[in-house]
Amino acid sequence: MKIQPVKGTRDFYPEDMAKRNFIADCWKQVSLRNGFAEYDGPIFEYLKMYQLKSGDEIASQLFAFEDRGGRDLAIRPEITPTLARMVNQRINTLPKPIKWFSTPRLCRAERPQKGRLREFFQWNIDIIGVDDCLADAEIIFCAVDCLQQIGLTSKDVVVRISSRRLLAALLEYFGIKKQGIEKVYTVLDKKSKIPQETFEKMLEEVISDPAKRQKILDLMAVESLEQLEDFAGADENSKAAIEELKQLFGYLEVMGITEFCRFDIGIVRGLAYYTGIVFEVYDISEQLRAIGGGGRYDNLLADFGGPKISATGFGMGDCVLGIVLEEKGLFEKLSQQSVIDYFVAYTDQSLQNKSLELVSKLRKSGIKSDFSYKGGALGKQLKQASMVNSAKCIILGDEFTQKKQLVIKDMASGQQETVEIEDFFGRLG
RNA sequence: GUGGGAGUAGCUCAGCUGGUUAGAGCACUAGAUUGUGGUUCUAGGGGUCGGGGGUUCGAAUCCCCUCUCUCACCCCA
Repeated sequence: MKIQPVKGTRDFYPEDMAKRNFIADCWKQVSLRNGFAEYDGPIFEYLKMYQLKSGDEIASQLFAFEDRGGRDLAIRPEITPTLARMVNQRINTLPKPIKWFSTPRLCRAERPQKGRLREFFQWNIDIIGVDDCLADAEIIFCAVDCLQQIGLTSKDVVVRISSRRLLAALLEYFGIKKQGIEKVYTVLDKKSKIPQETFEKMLEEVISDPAKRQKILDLMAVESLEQLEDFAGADENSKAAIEELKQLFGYLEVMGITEFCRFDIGIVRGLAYYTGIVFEVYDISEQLRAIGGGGRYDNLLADFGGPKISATGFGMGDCVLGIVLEEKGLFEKLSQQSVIDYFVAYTDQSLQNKSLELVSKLRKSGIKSDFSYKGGALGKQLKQASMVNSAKCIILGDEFTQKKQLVIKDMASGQQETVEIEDFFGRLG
């Protein structure tokens, strides 16, 4: 009976694990240097925690199950509810602002496609307790910091930024009814993916008034913050939202990352809990789904039974990012990296114990080293050393038997030197 | 949930107007090579041709069903 891997899951062979760790290490390193502290929660929670703020469609895409005690549970599809739960539990004792990050493994029972699997990793960073859009700027900075650290430039990726608050204010100002606004969001969110003609048709289905429709079409053509002012007129809410965006871009400029950032009124982000600044990271070709996204969600903690405290955050999965890194060849250096520092070869079977002793010493000193079980021809052992990507090879031969000398061969250059064994260990110390 | 594409060796694929024992490259193992690796040469292992049924003297090849993977739509927390 041949067992297949489950749909939408991945096996991480060593070469895949190296890539996964490359990404995970970057996430962690960048988070820490940006002042975020790591947290994690359980991989399953009560089902109702995820149903609370999600529609039926999203609830149907959960891996849900009943435990032996009859509890309805679900494997986590995101970690934000857990974050809200954890923060709420200690809200009175946690020093503000709270800057936390996590890199959870998540599961969603969606149909897999390019850049979307059923099990994946997602980097999350959140700042809780800061109203100022400086926090949003810092989140964006941290996201860009990560992209740069991993090897991507402003020629590869772009952060498209908008504001839910702005969109809500302008739509209301245009006279769009509150109850119809969600439907409009859904249409606007698709704009960049579909032809203009299709977009106009879809808009027609949600807004019957041609004048209002035209206003929205004009608004969606806006490419800079300056152009927005004309739309806002004297509306205070809209003007305030524009001011906030201007302030945000001011911060981004001071932080030195404007080359990565672009205002884009078309960024809406699903029907999620976003209330203010929203943004998404895209591969410049725009052939892929978003690499990551985030924004401000000021009601989340309150929705999960806590106080009304503002929050802003960002999430990035490993699937799309992995595709981008593969396309740009940024994983290539991983296969060239040495896994082993010293491979110890021996020219005579009688020296096997010596090589074992030497390897043990090296390992105790924290040096990655290995040797051949089989021994045999030196050529075989050198071949083995190459196969395991060893940086250097120590050869135990007549030099050792007669003069206690080690031959050290650099595998990249092929050059070798002969050193006294004491000098070798002295050099390591 | 809806629609397209594809399943032949570990991987990429050829073979498909039915016809001996199903092939190539890469990868793997061994040898050439018991003191010098990545190259080269030689040999070897590895397949219920996704599965089931049908047509036929004969099916990887034709027909039906089914499973799996993949891409897109829906959705995207």
